[in-house]
Amino acid sequence: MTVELKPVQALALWQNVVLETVRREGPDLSSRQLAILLTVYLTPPPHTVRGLALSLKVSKPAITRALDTLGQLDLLKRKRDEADRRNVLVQRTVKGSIFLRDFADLVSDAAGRLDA
Amino acid sequence: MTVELKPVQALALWQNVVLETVRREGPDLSSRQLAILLTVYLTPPPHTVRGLALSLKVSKPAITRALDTLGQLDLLKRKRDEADRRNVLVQRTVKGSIFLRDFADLVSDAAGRLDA
DNA sequence: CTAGACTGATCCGGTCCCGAAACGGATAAG
DNA sequence: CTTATCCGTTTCGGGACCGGATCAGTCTAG
Repeated sequence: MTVELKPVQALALWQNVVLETVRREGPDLSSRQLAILLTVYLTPPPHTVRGLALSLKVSKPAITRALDTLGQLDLLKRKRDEADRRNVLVQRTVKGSIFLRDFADLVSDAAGRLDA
Repeated sequence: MTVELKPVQALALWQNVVLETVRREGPDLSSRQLAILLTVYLTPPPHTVRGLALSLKVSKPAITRALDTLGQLDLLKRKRDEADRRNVLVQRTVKGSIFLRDFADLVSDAAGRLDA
């Protein structure tokens, strides 16, 4: 079963969700930060700085900084790869899981209210 | 007919779209800028700085600056309200319409490819 | 053991955005 | 006319982020 979403509905959905996240208090993530967060949680590990930089087509410092802020928010954490200590593995956190679950519900609900 | 979108599908959809916009070249809009753009195009006019600030729950200077950059990108334009010259009316542009149409297609296509 | 390759982090100069406060122009009230 | 109010913009100091270059630490090939 495939999901049918017409362009005009897509815009309305996006508006509802973006408007809600802008109005909400708390950390508002940049597109890059959100892209990293979603990639780490939806794509099979391992996730490294270099890999993420390549995947998002942005520079390594950009990834490092995004991991700093996402780590500070406790949405993600870093861990040295003991097998190859040059690598840093990006891992999930409980808080990050909750954040994304809530966000998923927000989008899902907005989709349900689409044409009333 | 209502749109059914389960939370896990919502996340996948968001990842596809955000990842694509991050990878793409060109202007990457902040959430606020996108929220303004969508509001102006999807909500009946008139749209004023004060009204947008109230709607998004952000300060007026934030709206002014966002309009500066969106105007520079030609996605939106300002117009003095001749009836009350204190007001600034925010209006659509051709380029903005095209931008949102393309974006809507991007989301719509991503939704169609959800569970293949 | 050493030279080179590779990883993520840091430094650097610069750009963009933030909200509070102050500002000038336009309108409304006295 | 004068004062008060409303509107959007600008100013201000400060914070976040940008990519290129560089760095220290780690691994690997000769």
